[in-house]
Amino acid sequence: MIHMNILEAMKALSNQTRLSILQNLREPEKHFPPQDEGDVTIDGVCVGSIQEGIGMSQSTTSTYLASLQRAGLVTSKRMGGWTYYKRNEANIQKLIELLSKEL
Amino acid sequence: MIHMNILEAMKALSNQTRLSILQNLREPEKHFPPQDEGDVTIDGVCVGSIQEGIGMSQSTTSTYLASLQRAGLVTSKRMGGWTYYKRNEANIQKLIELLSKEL
DNA sequence: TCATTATATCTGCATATCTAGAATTGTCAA
DNA sequence: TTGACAATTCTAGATATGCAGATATAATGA
Repeated sequence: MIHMNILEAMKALSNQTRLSILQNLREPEKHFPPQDEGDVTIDGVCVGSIQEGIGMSQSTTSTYLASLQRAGLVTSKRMGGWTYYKRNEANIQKLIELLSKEL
Repeated sequence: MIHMNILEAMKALSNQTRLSILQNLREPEKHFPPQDEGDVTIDGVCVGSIQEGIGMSQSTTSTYLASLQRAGLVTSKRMGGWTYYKRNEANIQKLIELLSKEL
């Protein structure tokens, strides 16, 4: 597991849209349509579905997901032509613990 | 207690200097000199001492403290000519709980 | 190979944040 | 009331972030 960095995580979460993406991915079946391949909870949600969910441009959506990934909050998996993003629960838990101890 | 807002808190903490201020206030006697009046842990630390601790201008320090206060992370108390800032532990705890449930 | 679709990256403009210095306000003591 | 500090607010220029459109890259299937 990557060593979580509080500041980087706070920066990634200091934007309403990025915060919502992470929160919506908590219950993906509730916020995103079924994916053509794979399970929305196990494999993740593709960029296009997330884009529809947040109502922003494709480039912005992709940039935001990359930002969340750099902060260690989500992981991505390429399957065919699609990239599926899901929460990195272990790191999110680690972040909460870090904040409990060091904030 | 004010209802904590995750986004506002994340914005306040998305800056290294503001994050450090909050962290240094965890053990104020370790990071700041004794105050002329009052106890550093009970009453808080004055703006001038915090300014020295972070090495930024007086105006920037004051602005950052105001930002942390708006986010509910610190409280201030005026005593004579000085304003003493300390952590709002109840709200910080509330924030951690909010993040555990909603992040 | 070529066309098509999904995603990522590049470019640029609008807006926000960072930060200091100057000016202002508040408090105390002479 | 005036002078001396402490703190806040105002102003402004430098830097970063917010976003979209254009372009590039990847994968698929005809």
